[in-house]
Amino acid sequence: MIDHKKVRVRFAPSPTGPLHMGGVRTALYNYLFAKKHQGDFILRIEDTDQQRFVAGAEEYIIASLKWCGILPNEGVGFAEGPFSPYRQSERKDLYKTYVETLIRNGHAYYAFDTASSLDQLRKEREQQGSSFAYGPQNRHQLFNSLNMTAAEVLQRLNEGTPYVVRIKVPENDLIVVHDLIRGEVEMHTSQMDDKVLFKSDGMPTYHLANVVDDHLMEITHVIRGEEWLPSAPLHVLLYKSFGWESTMPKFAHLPLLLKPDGNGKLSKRDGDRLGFPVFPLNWTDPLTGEQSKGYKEQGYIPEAFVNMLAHLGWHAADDQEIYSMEALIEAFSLERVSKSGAKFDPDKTKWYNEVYLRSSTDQHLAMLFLPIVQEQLTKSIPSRHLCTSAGHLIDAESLLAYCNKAVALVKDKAQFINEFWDLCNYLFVAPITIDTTILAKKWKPPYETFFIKFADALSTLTSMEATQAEKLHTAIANDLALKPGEVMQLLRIMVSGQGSGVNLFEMIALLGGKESSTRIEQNLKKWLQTLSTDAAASRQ
RNA sequence: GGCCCGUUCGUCUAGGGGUUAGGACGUAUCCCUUUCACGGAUAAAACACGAGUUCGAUUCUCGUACGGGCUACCA
Repeated sequence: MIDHKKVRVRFAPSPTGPLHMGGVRTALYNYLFAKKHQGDFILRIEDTDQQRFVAGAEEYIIASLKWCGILPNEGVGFAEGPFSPYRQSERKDLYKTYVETLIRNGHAYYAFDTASSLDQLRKEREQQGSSFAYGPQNRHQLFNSLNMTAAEVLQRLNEGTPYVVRIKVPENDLIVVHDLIRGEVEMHTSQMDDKVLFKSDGMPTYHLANVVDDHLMEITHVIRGEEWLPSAPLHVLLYKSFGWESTMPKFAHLPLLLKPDGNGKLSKRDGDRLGFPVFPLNWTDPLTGEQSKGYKEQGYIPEAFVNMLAHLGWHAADDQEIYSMEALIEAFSLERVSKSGAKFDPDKTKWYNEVYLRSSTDQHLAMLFLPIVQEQLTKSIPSRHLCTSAGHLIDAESLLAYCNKAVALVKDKAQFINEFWDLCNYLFVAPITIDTTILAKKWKPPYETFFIKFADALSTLTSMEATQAEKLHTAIANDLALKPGEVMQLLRIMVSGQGSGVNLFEMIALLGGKESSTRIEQNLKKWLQTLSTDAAASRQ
């Protein structure tokens, strides 16, 4: 059977908290599949549980998808398409009419059992070492419309007795779910129970709302997490009961994301414990005030995050690891999604970011680095060379140009933009302390002359290339019968305070002759003072 | 417990009846190098186990073990 229908898929989270990275991956696979087949990708908010609703969660989901570049064609927070509304709480009345149809056709029934009576039954069965399931075996002994006359049912309904609606699972049938990833999954109806479809608060359960909406919104493929596989037969049964079998969507159940160590599903706790984000964006719980870190704020590049996520459970036939969103769309197929759960690897995630960082343009990185620099500069004593003569910080435009050059020097040394400042703050602010441990180890008296001469030569240069600084360095060293290499690390300390860092001569060129020579003179003086006081101390 | 799904290096995975079982992350060593990196090279590292089918099984079948999920008027 060839399907000519336009592909339409959906991501349907419930706003019960921040969107987990596993959820982002589900959204991503839906998005990739839709784009691959020139289809539509829909965001539907499944807010049928009033108890678990969390303020801000919906906005968080939308913002997360936007940051990742996973953009729905229709849905809450995006374009309102022809199937509006996309928030289930706003579709409340709809579900009731559908559930009534089911009751009329004998596929569902009213149940008046109280939650506590069912709890009691569960407890009793548990103590006996078995379990309780509301279904074909016992539904004729329970408090529901199957065991009442129509008049009795009507009376209770009119009296306002709280009720739920349950599906009436057939007693002897085999339900087959055709899963695009797992093949045929069979379940006998004797293993299923009469799940609640409609709650006493007037809201549908996930099962009902999901099937009704997917049908109404003309969804062709349901791509969701593996935790839904056990209830997939129930959903198939619902499609059958509604008479929608011919247009039933195809199913694909994605493998779960697992903890990096140990066993089990990846959870927020693991991130806290092992020190990596589990959420795309920072999140503060509105009730507890508890904070969770996000990939964005930790300095991850969204493309790297998406690339990593795509490979947690999917892989193309080749050995390629780096895929842009366009390349992912091109290469993606549900058939190549793996069946087994994937343990999340924080190290590989960092590596992905490193790769994307290195391939980013200096311009782009400078834009991201600029606000960090501005914040740091206002915190610390302004660096002389980044001030105007009046003592104000240089303007943002010039600072951006400077960042551009700085970024070019550090980007190969970092995995994250957040590390840039620690790695090269001496390019912006003169060092307060210098590494005297290395100086003490390598210092020889003749070096003093070298530094004086070098600083002197630099002070006259307004602008220079790195090669110029290097030639100058070599020439002066040679004049003093020194090997250029032996003073290099010491020179680095005189300029940056540290024994390691960005390319030495590029650094000097960027700082400029005047700033470099000033730093050398001051730090040399500081060092010589340290030497003499140490000498005085040891003489006593 | 019951039901469902799964199992290739430590991790993500490619492969698939006959292969030196491939790649990536991580790890180790070496090269490059003023430092730290980048880069380059090399190495160690896997088919859960037991039967069956077969000339031959990591690949197919069954079982066992192990792992995961579900088992709410949560999604």
